[in-house]
Amino acid sequence: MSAGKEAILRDVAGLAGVSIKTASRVLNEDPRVAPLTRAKVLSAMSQLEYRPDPAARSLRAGRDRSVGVVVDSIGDVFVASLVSSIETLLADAGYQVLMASSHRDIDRERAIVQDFHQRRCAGVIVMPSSRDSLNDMRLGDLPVVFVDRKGDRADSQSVVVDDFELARLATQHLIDHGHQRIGILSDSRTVSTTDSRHLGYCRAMQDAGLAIDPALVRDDCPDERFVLGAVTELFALESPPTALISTNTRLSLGVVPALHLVGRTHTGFVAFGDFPMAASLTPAVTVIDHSPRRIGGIAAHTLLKRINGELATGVSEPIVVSAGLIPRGSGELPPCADASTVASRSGSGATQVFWPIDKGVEMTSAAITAEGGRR
Amino acid sequence: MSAGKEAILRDVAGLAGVSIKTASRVLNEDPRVAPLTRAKVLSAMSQLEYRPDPAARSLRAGRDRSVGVVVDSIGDVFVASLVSSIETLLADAGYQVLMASSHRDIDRERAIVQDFHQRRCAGVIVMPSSRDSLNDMRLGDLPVVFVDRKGDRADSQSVVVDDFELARLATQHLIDHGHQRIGILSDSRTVSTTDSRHLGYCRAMQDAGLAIDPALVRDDCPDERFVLGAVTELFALESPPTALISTNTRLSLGVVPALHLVGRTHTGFVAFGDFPMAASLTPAVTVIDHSPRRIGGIAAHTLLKRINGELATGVSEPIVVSAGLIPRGSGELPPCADASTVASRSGSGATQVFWPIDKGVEMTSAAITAEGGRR
DNA sequence: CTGAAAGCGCTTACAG
DNA sequence: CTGAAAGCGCTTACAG
Repeated sequence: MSAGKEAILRDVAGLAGVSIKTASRVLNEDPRVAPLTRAKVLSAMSQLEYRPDPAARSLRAGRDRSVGVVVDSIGDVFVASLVSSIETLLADAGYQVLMASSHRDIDRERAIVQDFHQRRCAGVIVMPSSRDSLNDMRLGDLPVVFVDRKGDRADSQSVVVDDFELARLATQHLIDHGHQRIGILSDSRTVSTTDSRHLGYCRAMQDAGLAIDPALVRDDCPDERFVLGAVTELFALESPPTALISTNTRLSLGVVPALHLVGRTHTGFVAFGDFPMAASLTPAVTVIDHSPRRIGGIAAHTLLKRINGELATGVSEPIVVSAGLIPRGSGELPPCADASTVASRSGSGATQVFWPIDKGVEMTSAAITAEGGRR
Repeated sequence: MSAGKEAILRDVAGLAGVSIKTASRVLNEDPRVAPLTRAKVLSAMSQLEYRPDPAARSLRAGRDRSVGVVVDSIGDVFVASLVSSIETLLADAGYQVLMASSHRDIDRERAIVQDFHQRRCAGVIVMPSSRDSLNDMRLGDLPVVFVDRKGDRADSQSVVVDDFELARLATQHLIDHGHQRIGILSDSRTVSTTDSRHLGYCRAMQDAGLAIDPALVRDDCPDERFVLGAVTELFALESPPTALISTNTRLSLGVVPALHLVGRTHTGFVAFGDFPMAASLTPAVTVIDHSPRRIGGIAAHTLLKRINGELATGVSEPIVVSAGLIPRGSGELPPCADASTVASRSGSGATQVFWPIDKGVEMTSAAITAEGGRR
């Protein structure tokens, strides 16, 4: 019995001298078991190195101690950090994590979620490719938490940052430092998050009485490979931008090399999303700290509460995670239209001021509300 | 039947007018089914939107279409990229990915692998915390592929880079540029990969007739938070290093800010592992391109072959993935003991030469053998 | 080429 | 507090 094969519950029950059902009760921490009986069963379990079979439990019980996570791409630094904090919390709670990348393909996203449902995941955390991507799917009572982007699905919960407000803040920051011609680089505005960031940008410009030049609005950069072309074109304009905003980390990772390549490191720049080395570049990069660890942690926490039925189902407002701007240098550069001043402006790394991440200007949650200032 | 509930195989069989077993045969692509019968079953399946139950299949068949992946931490940029390529390949092959971080805790690592085995994963890919971490585990015939670090487990396969040779290359590169006092920063040498890199460093130093100063060898940096202290101490030495090597990406992400902070950006530096922005820093960072995407892809490919029985089991030499040095600036700086020359040395970002990743000096696989030059 | 039976290892009602 | 029966949805031998 204990020789080569894995022990099953029947073996445990046999050794403990109880019925299989009683052994099952101990396994499931059912309180209606006599202390002595429980002790005998537990002893048998450890003696046989018994491990329950997840497939059998899941088949019979109709639920599995696993959670499915769907993201754009796990290779993205922002996403990796997000998933890391989700995994830490869920693992601590005893859940196994199933991970899949949708590559922002809605059919793939839906197929993945369907599979997670089929696998009886206790819940799913989804970075949706669009806010209605899962709306019409029949998933029973599967708890769904959307992360980083809002999802509309009934009975779901979204955990986001205030994209509108943060984009407004980033734009305002550049305006405060004297910029008037501010370019923005993003992926498609069909992504709700991206659209909100554009709206925040527009609001700040309008509030400052600045015209929005369509030539400076580039929402045609699906990923970093498109950035160099866009940046080059921007600086080829008769009246080029003196500052740029990038609306996600991937694009930021394209903007920095592009500015270096075209010799425009004196351009004002605020990046959405912090990234490794941002503080060590020349100039150091001012970012909106989008805190993936915090967003992921809150999403995991929220899902666990849903799974445990501790959260009222029904309509729920998005949870808005606080975030803020970390000034590091690039966002505080004054306007400078003349590229000839490059060498003198971009100082050596050694003299650059270093801003630890923790010193970021934190916005309080109170300062940003769910739909803050959007209407 | 098709109203609210999910269809099961019995429903499909009923609608098609065949036995449940025949429906099962169609599902499993058993060729011994008459074409007409198969067509009827397939039609019923799509009509009912039938989806097989993974738990039931797994329970009865004894295997699941999933693969477990265990890594140090999914939040690490190197790891994220590695996992991303693994996931892409496995998803294309129809496998679901279970992902867990061991945080280099051997007990956690073993518990995770045990759970994957219990879940009947078709195979596991493991970044082992030590080469013998899984040696004594009874995992039946579970295919195991180790990635990035060698594992000793019988019947397993390791996919690695030639750490010894690459570290020798990095050190030699600095020596070629005139450095004699070369510091090395790493995590613990109990990690086999780390130890091999130290050995490669020593070999290059010895081959060049240079003394190895124990004060310049810092294997006490578990992660990036320890780097600033170590770097500060190194430069406080009476005879400080003129160049540094960091043995992994996490540490590199600490070294760059540290060098900037202490005003030593003129220090020669070669980083193990490429990272975002390496090319845009001042100076741009010379790296050993450790290609996580390629390593992950080969690991996934190898595992799939094992799963499909296309690979002879038994003793197998590690697969050594080619990698090379990408010169970008920091590794080509001449020795410079005097910090006062900093400002003139570290040029502006605008004049920095930019080396696209693809232009890296690729070493051919032939040039690096499994245990290349180690004996 | 097709089917009736048994069972994978558990948990769910239902009794006592 | 404990147990005997049934069954979750499939696939595995075993027949025909």
